[in-house]
Amino acid sequence: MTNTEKNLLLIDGSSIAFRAFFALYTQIDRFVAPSGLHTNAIFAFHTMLRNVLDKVQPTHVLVAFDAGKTTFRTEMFADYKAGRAKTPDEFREQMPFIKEMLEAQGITHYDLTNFEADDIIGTLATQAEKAGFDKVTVVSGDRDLTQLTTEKTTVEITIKGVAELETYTPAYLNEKLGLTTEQFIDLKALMGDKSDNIPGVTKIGEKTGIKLLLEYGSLAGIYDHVDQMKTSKMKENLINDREQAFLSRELATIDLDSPIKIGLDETLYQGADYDKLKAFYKEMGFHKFLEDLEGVTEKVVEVIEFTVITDKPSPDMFHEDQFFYLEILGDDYHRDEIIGFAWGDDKQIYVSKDTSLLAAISFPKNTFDFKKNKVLLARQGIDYPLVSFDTMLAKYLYSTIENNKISTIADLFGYDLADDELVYGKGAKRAVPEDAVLFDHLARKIAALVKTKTPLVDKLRENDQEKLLSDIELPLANVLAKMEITGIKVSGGVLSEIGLENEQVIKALTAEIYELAGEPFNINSPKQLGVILFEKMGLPAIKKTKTGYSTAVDVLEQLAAQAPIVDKILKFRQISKIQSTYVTGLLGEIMADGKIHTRYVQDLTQTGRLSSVQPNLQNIPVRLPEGRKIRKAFLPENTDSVLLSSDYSQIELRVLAHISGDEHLISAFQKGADIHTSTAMRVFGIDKPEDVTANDRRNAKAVNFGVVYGISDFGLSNNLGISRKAAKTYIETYFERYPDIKNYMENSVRSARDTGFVETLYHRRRNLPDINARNFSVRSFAERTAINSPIQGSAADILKVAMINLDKALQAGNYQAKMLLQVHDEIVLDVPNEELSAVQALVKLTMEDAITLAVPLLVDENSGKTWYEAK
DNA sequence: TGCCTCACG
DNA sequence: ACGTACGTGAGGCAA
Repeated sequence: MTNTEKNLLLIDGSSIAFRAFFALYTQIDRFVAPSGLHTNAIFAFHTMLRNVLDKVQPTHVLVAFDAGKTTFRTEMFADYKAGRAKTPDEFREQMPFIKEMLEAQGITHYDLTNFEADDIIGTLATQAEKAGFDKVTVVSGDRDLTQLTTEKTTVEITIKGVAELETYTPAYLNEKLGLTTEQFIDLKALMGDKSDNIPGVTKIGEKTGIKLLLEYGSLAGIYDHVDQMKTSKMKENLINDREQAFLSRELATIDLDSPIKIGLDETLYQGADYDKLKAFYKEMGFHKFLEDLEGVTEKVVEVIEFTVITDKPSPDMFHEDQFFYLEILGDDYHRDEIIGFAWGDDKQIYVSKDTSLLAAISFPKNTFDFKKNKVLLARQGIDYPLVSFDTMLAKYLYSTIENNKISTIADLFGYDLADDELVYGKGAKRAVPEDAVLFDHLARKIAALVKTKTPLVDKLRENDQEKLLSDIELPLANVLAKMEITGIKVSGGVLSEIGLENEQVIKALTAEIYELAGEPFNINSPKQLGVILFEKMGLPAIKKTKTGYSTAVDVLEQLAAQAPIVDKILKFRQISKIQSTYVTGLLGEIMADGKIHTRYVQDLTQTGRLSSVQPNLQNIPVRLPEGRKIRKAFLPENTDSVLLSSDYSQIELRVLAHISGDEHLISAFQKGADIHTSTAMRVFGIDKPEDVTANDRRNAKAVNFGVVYGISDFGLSNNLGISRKAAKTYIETYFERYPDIKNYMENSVRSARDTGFVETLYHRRRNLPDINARNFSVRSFAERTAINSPIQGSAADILKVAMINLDKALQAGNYQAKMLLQVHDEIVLDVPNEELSAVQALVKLTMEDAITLAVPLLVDENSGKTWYEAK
């Protein structure tokens, strides 16, 4: 029979964490994780934990935490723990990570509403003794817990930080104070406790308290005899504070029978989860621990066995739980060729570079970057049906801070994988390596994907993001793949025509500018332009950049009245921009099929929006007529179809109305009011909409934008060209009239401070490591982000849901109409003429019903023979 | 490669 | 006092 001794270790997590924080407080700036999080308390807590685990060798462990500010003790005595200094932000931000560390260590932690960690510990210690445990060890930074010492229960109290412990047994307590554990509680009742704000009896401290207890046995004994005591100030105090003394006793007594919902068997210590622990150490920047750990655990990604397939693979080589991955050298999967592929699990990995074998693949359900793989396979004429897991998307949902390369993800979870740059080279030197190197790298990628899936899935589950992956990002990837493959027809002829006109204009403007400047120079060079305007011509330099004079639009616009050259330069800039980015740029992206196939980057933005690259089709000009003409080149596939553009009206403000619950904003949207006019009326105290001037509305619109962005007086004043003081007044009035918007903003920031992140309606997260930064501007930025991200992100989520639903609805209705583009709050479709009225209704309905909010969603639609006409 | 500028939501 | 509006991509310049 093996040793069956049961040995329980109970740790007072809240008190130890607090001690740990101050133990390394002087070195706080040395303990910073890569994310910016302070780690001094985490580090010291970890050290203490390792020491104690080593010393006690427990079979069961539990770390108890205080649940919150109010407990049953505050019900008894409102001032319990009152007057305590607010815990520093640098400390609070570490608490969730201490818990994460415990989870990685395989240690249960627990808290209970209305009770303190002491009570959980006392209750479990009592239960353990009754259940026949051989030994219980309690660790705390609070000497009050010594009242739990019994023959079987030892209490360890930290001294000097958290490195050394003082061991309390009944014998030691007796030796040290001459008291029993019962008497120790009475002592506290007499003395009180400054840190917990327990009053005790006036003027009685440790010495007098002990003397009295030794003489009368107990608190009750003292009061039984108080009348017989000879007259003294102390006697008077005892009598006066009698009630207070007994209340103090109750407050100081640990509850040994608190209603915990955790059993002793749940405290069983199973040892650390090395994968989690490695990922945790990495996240915290605990390099030394990481090295120690890697000494004892294998680096699985290092040792790879794989089979190179040269013949048609057989069906028994596939099953759903494997990962599949296709490799290209760059990012451009619309043009680059497949250089190899691999699939497998933790037992067997297959690799090949023979693309003719792809037709025989039966696809596993896991991959990395489904959209890319789907597009690459579509180019081979192969359909890749939707998978159930995509590591790239999962990682993006878990954290947007790092990039989502396989090597980065491997690294994040403690595995080592060579970066693509290292294997394939970069820039001009990038090339397909020799087979052995390529196959090895591909096999390692599969191994890394297999290894990191479980911890990633765990993270998503912890963060309540499983549905966000399975119901939004994954199906969206499928929809986006189809849109990218479809592409949009762009007329090179129309672009070239615009280009020729632009060249004439640019030529004429260039001549006029040289004439006015008195010399030729490169107008596109801000540096040369600065010299001409601010040195040669002596115009006032309003703004500076890091490298010299600013020549940005807002600066030039202020100078326009002073020199005719300025307007010419502005016009030159405008047309040059159109020419280089939109005429030349887009012409270079039209592929052999006469279409542009953009790539939607699904794993990049901090808020959950998509981005569009190569080319960017989300910033095609629309505001100014000269640029807007570019849209005449964007065409439907056939002459008998049109482009339909459907966009949400004010989706971000509607989301804000919903999230904040502000009754005024909600009712304005419910009434279908013009929202900026309505804001103007409320903020400027105007009774009738017709009395709102264009200027009032413009100002109100700027305020509404500001609110969504995380308003500041400076930003608003800049935007509106008014004084900071005036902007401040606007904001103050706005907050008075929309109090729930103010509450939303404050709550967002507060919650970000407590948890380190904010989230959207669909649990998309943005971590904000800078929210407690000491640097004002760094912290302010994080605060504005805390306000903006849930709004922008929820709006992005909603359009994603709409796109997924629309894709389904179009299929179900057997329509030929196809989604082509997404521009943040807009979807562009190619619709055959005969389907137009039905599809137009379907798109509107689908978008407006994507989610039910406290306000209606409204979609505006336009169609035409070009994108220009569909606006 | 970093900076400036400017296109979009 | 601090020094900002939120989120992107691309072209041209200057090192």
